Amino acid sequence: MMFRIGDELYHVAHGILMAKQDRRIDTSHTDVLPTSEWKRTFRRRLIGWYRRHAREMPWRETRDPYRVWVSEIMLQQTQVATVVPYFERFIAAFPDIPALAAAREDEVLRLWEGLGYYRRARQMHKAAGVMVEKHDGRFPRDANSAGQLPGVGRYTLGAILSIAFDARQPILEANTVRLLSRLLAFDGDPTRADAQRLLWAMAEALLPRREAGRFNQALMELGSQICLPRGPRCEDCPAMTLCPTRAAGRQEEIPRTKKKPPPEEVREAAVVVRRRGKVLLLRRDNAGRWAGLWDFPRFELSSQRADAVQRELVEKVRQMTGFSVQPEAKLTTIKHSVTRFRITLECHEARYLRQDVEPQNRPEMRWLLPEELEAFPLSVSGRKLGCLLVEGIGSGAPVSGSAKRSSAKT
DNA sequence: AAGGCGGGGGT
DNA sequence: ACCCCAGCCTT
Repeated sequence: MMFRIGDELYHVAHGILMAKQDRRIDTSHTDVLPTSEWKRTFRRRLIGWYRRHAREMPWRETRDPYRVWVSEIMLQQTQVATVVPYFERFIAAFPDIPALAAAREDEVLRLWEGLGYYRRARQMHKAAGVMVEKHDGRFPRDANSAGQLPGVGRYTLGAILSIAFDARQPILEANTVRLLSRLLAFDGDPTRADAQRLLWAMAEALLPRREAGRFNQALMELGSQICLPRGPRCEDCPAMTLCPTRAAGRQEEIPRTKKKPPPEEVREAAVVVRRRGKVLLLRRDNAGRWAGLWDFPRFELSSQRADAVQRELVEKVRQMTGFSVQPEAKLTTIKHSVTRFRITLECHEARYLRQDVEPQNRPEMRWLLPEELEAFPLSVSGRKLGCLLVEGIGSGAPVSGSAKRSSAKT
C-alpha cells in the first residue's frame, strides 16, 4: 500500500496505522516494512544529517573494538553525558583487554563507583578474562563468540560488531525503538514480543550494505537529539516527510509508554561507627542492590521518635556485627531515589563501646581510616552519600575504594 | 513475560 | 516532580 504525503512518496508502514485502528492487522507479521525507495531516501537523508550533527564522543575517535565495547557497556541504560568521564578514567586505567583482565575485580568496581548497574563491571572483568583465555586477548569478530560474552546482549552485540568491524548487524535500543515506532506509526505496546520482532526486522531492513556502524549510530543520534520522547523536533528532522506519525500528528502518542507507579517511601539509617579513628564498613549481601559492595551498616528504619531510632540503631548494629555501639549524634538526613523507592536516609554517628577489646574481624567487615573514606566519595543526586562500594568477594585485599560520610555538621 | 538492577540528565 | 536513558539477566 503506497501512500502519498505532501509531495513525498510513501510506504506501506502507514498501512499499519490505518489497519491497527481497524484492529484487523496482526503486527507480529513483518511484511509491512518500507519499500526500497523509501529506505534509500531515508538512509541518504539520515546520513546527510548525521554528517552535520554527530556529537563528538571519546569513543568515536577510534574504532578500537575494546573502546567500543567499554563504551557500549557503560552506555547501557546510561546517558552519554554521564558516561564520558567514566569512560576516560576507565581507559586510562585499563588501556586494553589484557590490562583489564589482569586487574582485580575491586579495582574495576572502583572505577564504576557511582555509575550504577555494577554487575556490568563484574561482567566486563569476567569477559576480559574470557577474551584473554579464548580469543587471543581480542574482542571476537565472530557473532556467536561475542554474543556469549557476559553482558553482551543482542543490542550490544550489534553495536560493537557494526561499529568496530563494519559488520551488517542491526541494533535496537531505547532511542531507535522510539524512532522506528514512529517511522512505522506503530501504536501497539513496543515491549511486546511481536512488536520487538517487528522493530528488529525494521532495524535490519533499513541497514545499508556498508558502514552499518555509522548508520546505527546515526539512528541513535537522531532518536536522542530529534525524535525526543516528548516534544520531538520534527521540523529539524531529516525524515519529517517520511514519517507517518508526524503526518498524523501523533508524536505524543507513539510509541505508547507505560505509566509507572509512584515510588515507595522508605526510611533507612546508616551508621558511622568509629573506633580508634577508624570507621566500620560492611560488605553487603550478594543479592539485591549494591550486591557484594561495601557500605556503612545500613538498615530500614521502623521507628519514628529519636530515642526509639537510637535503640533500633544499637540493636541493628549488634545484629549485623555482634558488638555494641553507643549512638553519639545524628549527622544528617539525605533523600534520594533508587528505581522504585524514595529513600530518606538518616546518617548517625556511633562509637564502638569496648575500646579495650578487639572486635573479631570477619571477612565482610572492614575498618577504614577517614582519609581512605574521603578519597572517592560516592555522589548520589549531587550529594555526598555515606556509602561505599567495592572489593571482590573474600579476596582479602585491602579495600581500595571508598565513600565518605556526609559532611553535615550536626 | 516480568522484575530487578542505579544513578543522573532534562524539562 | 516527573519521565527517561546506547540493556542484560534471572525467574
